Amino acid sequence: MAIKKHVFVCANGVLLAGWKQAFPNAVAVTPDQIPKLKPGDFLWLRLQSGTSSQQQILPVRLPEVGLIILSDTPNDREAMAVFALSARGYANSHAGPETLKQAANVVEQGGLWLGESLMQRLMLGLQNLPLRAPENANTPAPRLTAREMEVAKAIAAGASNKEVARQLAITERTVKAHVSGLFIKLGVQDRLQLALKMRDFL
Amino acid sequence: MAIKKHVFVCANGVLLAGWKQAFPNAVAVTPDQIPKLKPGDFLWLRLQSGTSSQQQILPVRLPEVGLIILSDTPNDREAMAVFALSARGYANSHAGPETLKQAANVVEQGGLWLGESLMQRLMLGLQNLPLRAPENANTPAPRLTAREMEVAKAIAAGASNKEVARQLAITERTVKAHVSGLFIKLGVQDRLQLALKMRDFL
DNA sequence: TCTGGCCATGTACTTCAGTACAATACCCCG
DNA sequence: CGGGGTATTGTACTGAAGTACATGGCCAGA
Repeated sequence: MAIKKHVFVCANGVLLAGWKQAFPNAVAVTPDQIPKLKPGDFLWLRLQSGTSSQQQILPVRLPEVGLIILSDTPNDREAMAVFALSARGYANSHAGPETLKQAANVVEQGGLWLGESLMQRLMLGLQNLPLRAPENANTPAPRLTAREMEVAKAIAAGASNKEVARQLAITERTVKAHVSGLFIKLGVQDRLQLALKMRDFL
Repeated sequence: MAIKKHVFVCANGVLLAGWKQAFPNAVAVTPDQIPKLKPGDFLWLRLQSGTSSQQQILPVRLPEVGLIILSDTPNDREAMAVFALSARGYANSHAGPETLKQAANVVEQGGLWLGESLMQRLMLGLQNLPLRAPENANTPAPRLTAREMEVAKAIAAGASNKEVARQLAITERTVKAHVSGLFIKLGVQDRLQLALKMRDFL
């Protein structure tokens, strides 16, 4: 197995001692110098106190790169946010080398590394997650056509065939055709299960 | 490091081939035979198709035991539920030995192992912000009777009248009666909207 | 005891969902 | 140009969902 590259991104581009201890070959860069990464590499992104605006992060979109967020001031809300942004791990910027290595291991093997606090919460059985679809992103597992997606969304919102028909300005019969197609593609038996599935996976 | 014990719990107490391949020293037991586990051991709990009733699981509360849920029919909602119940991992009952070992590794090192689908979703950057801020929320479920609640839950799970009837050992007619009552109490027009409403807060 | 709520069930009915078996039309691609 | 995929719609049918109108039992509180 090739040595994994560990790139730490922070405002000043300076490697913390703990990082170097954990990964002797680690490099630190500023946000504008992020090098090209290969699958299997790690990108550690440090969120510093001042640096808020989670929006402008989102540096890479390489699915095969392990993105781990380090926060100077970890908190649950930030954690949720970073995981929503495709991070695979979340930890304290000043976590010890052992913790960092552990986190890297977990991520490397396909796991998620949650920070202390979140893990705590999980263990306490808190958290429930109502999930909402992001207006855009139509990336359903089974490829639905644009029209099918419209119908599916309407049904997931609780619409009847008649309502969908009016909404899309087509006949009820056509709605039924699309609905039948959706059942097959999504492997469900009725519109209720369709709706539940769409809520789960959309 | 001592050898970890792997205990698989399923209805019939029989070890699947893949499980044994992954962990040659694994043992399988029925839910009433769960042995005492030591910190570092693993408890794999198989959720089978028929076995719904998430209530009666929750076998151990040892924080140091890695609880991984295996599902015959994995889905995101179930995944969420098991993580809320302190599970550390969630995978398909028939996942390959490599996957199982990977999951165990991840959990052992303090990570979380999400199923394929959830991981997929995460990678797609779906968000789920509402961290349950206000305790009550808005509609505290217009007092449903115990029976109505049972029916409502079943329908929220996608069951048909016939299925609910069988499940509660009553006639389909009675189910319809409860369903009609639910429609009025919850102000919805059909079972689909009922299900969606239940999902939003329950 | 009487009243009211909950639970259960029956018959009869209407409406909606979903399927079977079609046809027509558009568009893109080899 | 012909074939495959998508969109649209039709008729006819089956079965599930839901409503209307009623009955009877059980139980707690006035």
